[in-house]
Amino acid sequence: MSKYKWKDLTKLKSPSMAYDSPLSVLCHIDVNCFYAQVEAIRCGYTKEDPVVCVQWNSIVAVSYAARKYGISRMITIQEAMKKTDKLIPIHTAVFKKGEDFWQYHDGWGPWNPDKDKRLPSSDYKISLDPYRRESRKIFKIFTEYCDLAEKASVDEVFLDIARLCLQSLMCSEQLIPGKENPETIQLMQAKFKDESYDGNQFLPAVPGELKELPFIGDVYNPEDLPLIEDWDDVLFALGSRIAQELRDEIKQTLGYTTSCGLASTKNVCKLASNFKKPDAQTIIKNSCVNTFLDNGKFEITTFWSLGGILGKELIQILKLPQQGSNGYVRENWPTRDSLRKSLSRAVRESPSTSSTIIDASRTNEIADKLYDLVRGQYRVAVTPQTIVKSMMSNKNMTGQACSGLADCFSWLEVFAGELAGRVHELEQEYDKIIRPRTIHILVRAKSGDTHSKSGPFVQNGAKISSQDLLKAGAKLVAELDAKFARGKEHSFYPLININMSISNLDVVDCRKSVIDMFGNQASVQGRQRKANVGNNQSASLANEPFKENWCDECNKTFETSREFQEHADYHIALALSEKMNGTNDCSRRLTFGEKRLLMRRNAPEPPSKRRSKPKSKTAGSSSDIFKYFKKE
DNA sequence: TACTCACAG
DNA sequence: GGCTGTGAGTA
Repeated sequence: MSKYKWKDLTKLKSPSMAYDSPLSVLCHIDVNCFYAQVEAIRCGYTKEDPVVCVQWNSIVAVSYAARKYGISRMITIQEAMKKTDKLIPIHTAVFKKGEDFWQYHDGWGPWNPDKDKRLPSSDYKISLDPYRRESRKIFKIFTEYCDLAEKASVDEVFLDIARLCLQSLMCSEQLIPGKENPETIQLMQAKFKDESYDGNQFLPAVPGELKELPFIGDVYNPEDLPLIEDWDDVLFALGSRIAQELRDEIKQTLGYTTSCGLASTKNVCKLASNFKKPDAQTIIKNSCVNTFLDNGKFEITTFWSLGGILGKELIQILKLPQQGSNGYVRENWPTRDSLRKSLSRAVRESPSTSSTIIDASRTNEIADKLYDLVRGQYRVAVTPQTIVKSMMSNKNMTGQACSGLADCFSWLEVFAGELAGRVHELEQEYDKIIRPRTIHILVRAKSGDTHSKSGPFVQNGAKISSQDLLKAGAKLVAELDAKFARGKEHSFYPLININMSISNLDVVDCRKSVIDMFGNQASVQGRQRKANVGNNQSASLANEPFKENWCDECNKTFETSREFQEHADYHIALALSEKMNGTNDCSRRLTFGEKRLLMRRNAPEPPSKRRSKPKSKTAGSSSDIFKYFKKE
């Protein structure tokens, strides 16, 4: 007889409950050296080519071919190139300061003999968009195959493949090719189909024929236990085939090699996928999980979420050994309650100098988690992908890359372009409208002090635009500048960091009504405006509409955009001359109207066009204007 | 809203 | 070890 019950098996039918069954089958898939693979594939290299992905002077991802030369992350590109002249360094895509699109500059990087082609970090910002894009393609394949996929990071996914395994087991007429299913299986399949089982009944023993089922990949089995004893093993064997098929599909359609771990819990899956790389899969059967966790490579700090100071503190406070902590915890605290008591007492009695982060009110929760983790039994649900909750675009700087308000604006332009582009891509992916409600600007001053300012974000149209973000960001930056830079320039500029983020992302179904999208208040405003204007079909009524060729400063509309441009030039020239001639207070900043004019004259191309390399630069783009500021 | 901390690849 | 990010907590 099996040690599992019918309800353990049927629980697998439900995506929301399967993870909690003792028969659960999860897997974790990790794209090997992801950034390096993206660049290698993009540039047409094979896995034999020693490609590394470079960011400034650092190596952020190393292909396996390059690892053979002893190249790893942590070392600089200069050091790596000394190790082999075969190295193929590829820099990430970048935004240029003052531009709102990213592009690749293949061949450019710190190694380029031409000093103009070295991508100084003072003038550029890293773009991770290409990796997010590839990540979405990969994730799409997972979701097509599997009814429950959780995106764990840009290059990692958790899958609950229980339904796929269950379907193999309970719907297949030939579990072993060419052989009729044993009678036990036929009976089980009939019961399962009719739902004529009693959930509390134990399952039958696994019939001998099924113990021949092959595993695809590496079963962790140092003690040479029988591969298939109970139904969990059968499901893992079937799962290993499914995982291989999935990974083959990724390889064939997109070209990426992956590593995969199969196990009953997310934590063990993650350790397993990391166990053998690249292009491998490791299966941790339930009967081998303790041996796996004790194999000498893992400690409690290896578990996800325990990698930081919480893990260290647990070791200290529970007096765990530096090595073999998993087995130690298992053996010394054989019951949940004993570990709860020990941890709670240890926290209570610990001197106030140590243990700063274990909250006394959470000791039971943490103890239970640890108890389960060291047994490979910490069951956490696989949650379907949730939309991001915030997005940030960030730039760290050394030197003079941001030494005034004008520089801030140039970086804001980058941030606004990046964030608007990312929102658009997300909208396309989900076929939803995404409306950020809050915008946040944070700067780290020369002194090291951080200052931030945030506020509500309202956009002009139904879709977010980089101008809206730029406008809102510029306002916040100007306020920070006014508050912290004026009269204190010595501690403020040059900034060592500046970033823009958006949050409170409202997600709206595209098919929903204007009321759903903009709220009742806005909808009332919209109707009012509609009534005034007449037959206005636009849905972008929530806020002040974007008035074509309208000058805020003069409260005046111009006939043509050309006339408007000339008028805008007049304002900017005025502001510049005041600034450069010193006729005005040197610290005079552009008025908000002037800034707005500046922004408007740079209406970007549609996002689809902006991704490609622009052939010629529009005369009078903001970077051209801002270069005058730098001379002051 | 402003700011800090923890954690991860 | 620097860079890029996400999320939670606090006042």
